[in-house]
Amino acid sequence: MVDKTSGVPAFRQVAADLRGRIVSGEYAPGDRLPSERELVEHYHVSRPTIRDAVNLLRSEGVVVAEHGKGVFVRPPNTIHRLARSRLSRAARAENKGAFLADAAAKGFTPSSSVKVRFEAADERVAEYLRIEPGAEVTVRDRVMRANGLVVQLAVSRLPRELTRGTPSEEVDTGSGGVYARLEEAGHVIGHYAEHVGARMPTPEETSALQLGQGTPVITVTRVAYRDDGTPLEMNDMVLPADRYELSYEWAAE
Amino acid sequence: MVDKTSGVPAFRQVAADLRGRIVSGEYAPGDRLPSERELVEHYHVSRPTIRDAVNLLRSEGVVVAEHGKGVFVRPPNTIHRLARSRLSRAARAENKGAFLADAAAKGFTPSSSVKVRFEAADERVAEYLRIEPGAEVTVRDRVMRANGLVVQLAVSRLPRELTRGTPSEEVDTGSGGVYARLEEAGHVIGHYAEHVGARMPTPEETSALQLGQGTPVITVTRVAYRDDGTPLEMNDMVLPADRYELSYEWAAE
DNA sequence: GAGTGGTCTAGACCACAAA
DNA sequence: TTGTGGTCTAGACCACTCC
Repeated sequence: MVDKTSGVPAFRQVAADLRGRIVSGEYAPGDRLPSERELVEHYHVSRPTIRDAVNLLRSEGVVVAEHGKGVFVRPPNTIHRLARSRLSRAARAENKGAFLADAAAKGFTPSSSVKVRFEAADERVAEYLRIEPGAEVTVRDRVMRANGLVVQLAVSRLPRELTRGTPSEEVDTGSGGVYARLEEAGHVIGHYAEHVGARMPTPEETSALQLGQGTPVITVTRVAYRDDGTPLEMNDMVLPADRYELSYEWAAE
Repeated sequence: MVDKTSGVPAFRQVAADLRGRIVSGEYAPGDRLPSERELVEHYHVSRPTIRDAVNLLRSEGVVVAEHGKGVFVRPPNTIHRLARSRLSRAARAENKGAFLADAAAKGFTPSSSVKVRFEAADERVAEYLRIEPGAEVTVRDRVMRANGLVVQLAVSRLPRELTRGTPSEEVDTGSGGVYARLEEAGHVIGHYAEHVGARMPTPEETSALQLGQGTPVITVTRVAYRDDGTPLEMNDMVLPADRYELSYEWAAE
């Protein structure tokens, strides 16, 4: 089953064979693969070599291992589609922040916990918010859950001047969230920008988001600007890539 | 150096220690880590355990291994920022497609190779283009390079009826690309949509894009719609996540 | 208790890079 | 030639799951 003369490492040959059986449907999503000991028998290689092969498939996100149970073909995830319309004033008027509005539309039971703190702006924050490095910013650290599962992390930062003495410094900002409070204070939001990237999660993110091996995170930095172009808020979001898709639309020209 | 009573696996403790030394700056970007044999000495664990630790850091994209040379702290990459303005008619008028316009603005020497073929629409394609599954589509398969390096893969699909007998079925579509040809044929583009996700690369993508271990890819499916709402083209793009950031902007409301 | 994956050892030999 | 990472073996014991 493994060609030792081909120059291709044995564990890669085993991984390629298993991958082929998965894409061909021989092992369907949710199916259990043969146990590592059975694969040792089948391919006539040692167990560490089998484990190298399985680990490769895990790092590709093709399979997931469950201790004491087996290795399973990763089932496709429910994809949350986030469209930019989630930021409309209409949604805010219905007493929902961006996340709650999205979840409610999908039949999820959303919840979120917030911590508020104050810190000095580092270089990156200063650049996005166009303030001096070291200036005080209000930081709202949020963990968002759907049906109890953590699905999103978000860190929102605003210049402290904009929030002092307002509900934006409280855990509960009230109906419509921070954006609604900003507009009440006369800071009318003119436009948004989102900067989207992806990377592998840190160990903290892996445990917080309960990510399987081989799952990247999507990073979104959203900046809200006042109608005169002044940055009001920046929001660093981290989303599990296997559960989210972002959609953007715009008119030609 | 490793606490065997803590319950935390040795290779994770080693990885955490090395990761800490990297974020603290003790090992700076580009620096070589001690060799695996040296780490064996230092941590008093076996070489496979050291390799497990290093492999964890590789899968996190923190370090890259170079055969025969050593393991190095991954240096930060040049980030290409793609803004939606890359699709403006103004750019097309200057004889540039989306990719070439972007690269030229950055001082890169861009090149791209294209293969054209025709195939039957699968379910996903049919849904995006709102055509019957099995209907014939023109497929333009592109590999884009900057300074010789592959930086982007793109597969563009259009209903065959829109391209029959036009330069869109040729390798060279002429000035302004496929979008310009569509508009000349009376298909004025009304709006665009982009659907953004991320995942781990397939082995083929890893070699084509020369991705290091622990580098995800960003996937973008762009759909161009005619002013009456009919889908004209869909474009599946695959970008190395360590070299790209996407930006979107829109007015509030 | 039996079966599963998770961790770890102490070697061996190979392929690649640089002096 | 020496040192590097890459592959592979043949075990061992542990932790978790399920019967």
